[in-house]
Amino acid sequence: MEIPEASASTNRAPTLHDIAAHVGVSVRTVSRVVNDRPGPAEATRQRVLEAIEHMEYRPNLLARGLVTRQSFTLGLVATYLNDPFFAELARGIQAAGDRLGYLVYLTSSEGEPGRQQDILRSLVDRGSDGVIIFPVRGAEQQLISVAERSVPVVSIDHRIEHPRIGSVEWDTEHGAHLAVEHLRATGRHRIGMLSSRMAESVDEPRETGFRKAISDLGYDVDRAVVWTDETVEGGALGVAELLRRYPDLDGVFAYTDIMAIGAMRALEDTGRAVPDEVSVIGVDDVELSALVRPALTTVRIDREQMGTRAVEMLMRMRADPAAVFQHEVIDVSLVVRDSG
Amino acid sequence: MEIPEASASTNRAPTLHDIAAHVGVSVRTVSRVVNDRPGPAEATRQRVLEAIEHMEYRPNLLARGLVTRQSFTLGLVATYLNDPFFAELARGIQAAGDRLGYLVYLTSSEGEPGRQQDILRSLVDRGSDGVIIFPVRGAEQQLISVAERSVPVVSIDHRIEHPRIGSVEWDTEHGAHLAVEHLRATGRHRIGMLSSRMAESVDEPRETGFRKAISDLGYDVDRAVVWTDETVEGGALGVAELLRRYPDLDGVFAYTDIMAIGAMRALEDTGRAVPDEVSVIGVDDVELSALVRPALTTVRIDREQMGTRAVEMLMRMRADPAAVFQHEVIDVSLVVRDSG
DNA sequence: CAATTCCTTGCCATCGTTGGCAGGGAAACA
DNA sequence: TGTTTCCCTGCCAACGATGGCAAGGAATTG
Repeated sequence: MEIPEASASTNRAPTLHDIAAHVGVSVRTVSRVVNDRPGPAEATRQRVLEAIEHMEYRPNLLARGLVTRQSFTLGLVATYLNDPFFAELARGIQAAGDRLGYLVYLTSSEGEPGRQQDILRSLVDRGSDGVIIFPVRGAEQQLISVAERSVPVVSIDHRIEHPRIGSVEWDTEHGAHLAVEHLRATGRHRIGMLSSRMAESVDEPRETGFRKAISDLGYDVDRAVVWTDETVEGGALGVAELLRRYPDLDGVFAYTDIMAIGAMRALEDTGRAVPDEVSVIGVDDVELSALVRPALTTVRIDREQMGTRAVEMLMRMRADPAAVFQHEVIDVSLVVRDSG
Repeated sequence: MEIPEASASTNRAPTLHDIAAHVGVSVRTVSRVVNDRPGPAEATRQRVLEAIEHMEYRPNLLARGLVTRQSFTLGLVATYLNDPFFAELARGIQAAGDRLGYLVYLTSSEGEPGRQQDILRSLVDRGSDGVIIFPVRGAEQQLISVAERSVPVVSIDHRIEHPRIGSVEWDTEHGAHLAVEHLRATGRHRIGMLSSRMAESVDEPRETGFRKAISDLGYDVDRAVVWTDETVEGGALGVAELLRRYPDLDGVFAYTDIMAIGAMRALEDTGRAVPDEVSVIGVDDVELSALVRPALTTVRIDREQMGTRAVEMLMRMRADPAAVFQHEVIDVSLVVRDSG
C-alpha cells in the first residue's frame, strides 16, 4: 500500500521493440507486419497483429519519417486565414489530403514576404512532403529555394515559371470578361475596378481581362483601376476613390467578393442604391455572398476542385520529381444574383 | 566536360555532420552552437556560425523531435472549417503558437466521433505537443486516451472532468441571459431557441441560461428549444419548426450567428420582417454578422483571446504535467445591432 | 540421402539529432 | 616544475523506425 502503483496510464507509448519482445520475434518482423510487407508467415503475422491491437501500438511517424523521408504532412500557406475564401479552400485540400493519409499544416502569410519566408522554412524543417501556396507577389525566389530542396511546390492562382513549381489557376481573365460583359449588357458604361494591392506591380489576369473588356469605352483604362487591400475596409476605401475619380460611376468589378461587399456597404453609406444606381460584381463566390443583401453577383471559382487538383498535382510531382511544367487552369462561371 | 556537374541545387539538405566536416570540428560541437548552449569557445562558435550561414543549414526537426520528444507542433481540431467562427479562432491560435515557434495542424471533425478519433490518433502519431479541440459531444473518452498518453489537451467551450484535460470556456450561460433579457426588454414574449444538435443529449450552458431566463414566461420551456445543425440551412429549418409550434413567435435566440442568419433568411422568406415582427439574436459575433442586413445582434465571444489563452494553458500543462484541473472562463458581452 | 531452393526470420547499419561522460590542453596555483 | 582546475571538445549511445543482406530451417529436387 505504501508504494504507489506505477501509473500505467501515463506510460510511454509502446514501440516496435515492445511488441517484438512481447511476441518473441524480432523488431524487423514486427515492422514487416505493420507495413504489410511480404515475409512473415501467416501464424506469426496473426500473433503480431494481436499484440499490436492489445498493446495499442501506433507507429512513431517522426522516426519513420526520418528513415523514409516522408512525413505524410502537407503545408498550406494561405494569405489571410479569416478570409472565408481560404477556409473553403483549406477544406478542399484537407479533404483531398485526408484520403491519402496526409495531415495539413495551415498557415497564413498575411501577405508579408518575411512571414512567408519563416513559414516556408518552418514547413521544410518539419519535412513536409509538399507545399501548396498562395504566393506573396514579388517573393517568388523563396518558392524556388523550397522547390530546389526537393520539396514539391504548387502555386495557386499565380503561375511561376520554374520547372519544379506547378500551378493551379482559375481562368480569371475570362472571369473578368464575363463580369464586364454582363455589366455592359445591363447598360453600365462607367465601370471601375477594385484590384488587389498585391497585383499592383505584376500582370494580373483579372486586371488584364478587365482592361481589355473596357478598352473600347473611350476613357482612360488605367485610371479606372484602384489598388487596395483585400478586405472589407479595403473595398470601402477603394470605391470611395473610384467615386472621386468618376462621380457618375455605375459599375464596379472587385478583385474578391469580400472587397465587393465592402464596396456595397460604402455605396449604401453615400446614399447610392445597389444595383439600381451602381452595380457591383465580385470574384470567388464565397458562401457569404449568397447571404448578404443584395445577394452578390460574382464570378464563381471552384475551391473544392482546386484543393483536390492541387493535392493530386503534388502527389504526381512527388512520384516523378523530374516532371516539369505542370500548369492547370480551372474554368470559372458567372453567378448572377441581385447586386449587378 | 563529359561528367555532368552534380546538380548542387537539388542536393540533400546539409546536416550537422556536413557542417562539422566543413569546419573541422565534431558534430557535437556544431549541435551546441545551433542550440546556443555553453561550451564552444567564441572563435569556434564564430566559424561554425559562418558555415551554417554559408551552407544554409537548417536543423531537421523530425530527428530533433525524436530525441527531445518535442515536435513544436500543435493540433487544432475544429468542428467545421468553413464556419468563419473557427477560421477566426484558428487565427488566434496560430498567432499565439507562432510567437513560441509552434506550427499548427488544422483539422476538422465535422462533428463525427469516428473522424475525431482518426484525427486525434494522427496528431499523436506525429508527436504533437498538444491538442486544442472543440470536442464532439459524447466522445470524451477519446480525449482522455490522448491525455493519458501524456499529450496535453485543452477543450474549448466544453468542460471535461478529468485531471489532465484543461478547458477554456466562454460564459455563454450569462450570454444567453443577456440575450433573452434584451429581447424581453424590447417587448418580446414568445421566444424560441435554436440549439445545436450536438447539445441535444448534454447540459449546455446556452440552453440552461435560456431556460432559466424564460422560465417565468408561462409556457412550456422544453418545447421552446429546437435542436438542429449548426449551419445556415439548420437555422432555416429550425426556425420553420419553431413557427409551427408558435405561430406568434416574436423572438429567436440562436446557438450561433450562422444559425441566426439562416433563421433571418427563412423568416424573410415567410414574409416576416426582422426585427419588426421577429427579433433574432445569435452568439459568436463573427465578422459576417456585421455585414448582413439587418446587421445581427449577437453575444460576442472573443476568439483571439480564446486562442491565446488555450495555447498558454497548453504550455503550462507541458511545463508541469502534474498540474490539475485548469478551467478558465472568458466573459461575453451583448452587441446590439439591428436584428433584435 | 545429399544438394538445391525457397520461405521466414534476424542482425546490423542508418536516418539526423541530442545527452552523458570522458579526455585533452591550457591556465593557474603551489 | 609539478599538480590541480577549468575550459573545450569529442566519442558513444540512444530516440524509433526501415533497408540490405545473410542465415536458419523446411521443402523440394535429383
